[in-house]
Amino acid sequence: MKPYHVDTLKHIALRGGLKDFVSMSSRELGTALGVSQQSASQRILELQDDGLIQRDLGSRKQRVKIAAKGLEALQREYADYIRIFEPRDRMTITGRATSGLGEGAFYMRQRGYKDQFRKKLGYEPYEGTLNLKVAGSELSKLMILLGEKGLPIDGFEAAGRTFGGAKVFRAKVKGVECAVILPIRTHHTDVLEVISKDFLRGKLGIGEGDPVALDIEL
Amino acid sequence: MKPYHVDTLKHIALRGGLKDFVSMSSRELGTALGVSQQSASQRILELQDDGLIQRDLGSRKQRVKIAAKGLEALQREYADYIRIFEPRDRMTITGRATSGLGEGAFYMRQRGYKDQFRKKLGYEPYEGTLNLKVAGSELSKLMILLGEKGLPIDGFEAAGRTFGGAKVFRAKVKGVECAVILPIRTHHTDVLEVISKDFLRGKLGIGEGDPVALDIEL
DNA sequence: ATTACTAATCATCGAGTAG
DNA sequence: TCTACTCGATGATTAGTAA
Repeated sequence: MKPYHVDTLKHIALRGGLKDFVSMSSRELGTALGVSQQSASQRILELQDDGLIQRDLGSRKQRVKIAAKGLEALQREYADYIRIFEPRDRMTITGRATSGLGEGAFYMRQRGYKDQFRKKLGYEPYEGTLNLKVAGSELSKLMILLGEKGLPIDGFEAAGRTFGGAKVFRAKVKGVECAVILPIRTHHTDVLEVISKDFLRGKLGIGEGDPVALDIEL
Repeated sequence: MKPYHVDTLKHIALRGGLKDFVSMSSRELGTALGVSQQSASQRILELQDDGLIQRDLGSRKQRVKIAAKGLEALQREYADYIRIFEPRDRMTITGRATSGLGEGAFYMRQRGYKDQFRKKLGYEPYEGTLNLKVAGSELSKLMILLGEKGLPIDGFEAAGRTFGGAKVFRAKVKGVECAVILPIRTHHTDVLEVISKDFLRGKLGIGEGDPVALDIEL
């Protein structure tokens, strides 16, 4: 992604392009960005090609809307500024419990991970994860998490395949000690994986779709 | 200011460059920004020349710190993202009453302004302004105000000089109707000028240095 | 190991203009 | 009016290298 694309997205967002298609001529955008109509036109084309915006090119004015990928880029940027201007040592993220595909459990069974968890967290987690789907304004907070260091979990090789690195953050759900684990090579995700010594769903009586507030230590 | 300078400032801020000098080699910065050491070096020089950062170039690693002008640029950017992700129709800014130089009163006496105020606000303001000095985290909110449209006040010419355009926002102090006026050609400022039908300082018993909370309508 | 100069490369921009 | 092409000018980046 080109460096100035975030800036372009920002201006579209300021005009309401997050919620809906907004009418925005290349000249308008160019003026707002301090560039020519031609450059603005090209930027819009590039944003579209990169899947950052959707475009509705009518016969008159084009209309643009920020796509999911573009929203994510903006949230990332916003998260950086929150980290700069509102530094905190704890943060609460709320999500809804969602049943994973059992992938979490597979990873948690790997010795390469288990050993590191015992060393960094002081316990070997239950072989299964509580997945929390994060939505709406809570996503900005997730972006903050992505930008933080956390406790590093190294990647390794086993059984002929490679297991990527990750980072964990100590956290609490309803007073119970747990941790969030995030892959380093993070594709766009809106799901938090929570691990704990115990089987959280059972211990806390969390059902599918229940809202869960996670108090995370940064 | 070059477009990529904000991004460079952001990375310095993320490393703590807002509070103190932080050790930051051009290679480190380059890696963080995804550019070469040479480019990072040049960017730092440009930021310094533009007065956006201070630099302490020791014999080994240089140390950088974000200057007032750089902080302002970051706050402006942050304000944009707040407007995008936390839209509000009202906002409270707190400042401390400060005695202006009587400049406010001079401008308020101009017919060109008075007539417009009567038309847009419904009253002719008292010939004098309550100045509020804004500091700390409240400055980010001021930046939000700078980005908003407000009610436009046109510039004009009178007595052989030109009076610049401005924008006003309806507001309330302690329940009393008032308005904030901001020049369009805004130099870096941390002072809000509040106008009202009445002599606010007297009516509300506001003394020099008193904290005043302003509830602004966006 | 630094920072930063110069020169060559490459990306970006906008004027002109077509559709 | 609008979008968006080509292409020459401008500006940014990097490799090489000095200090």
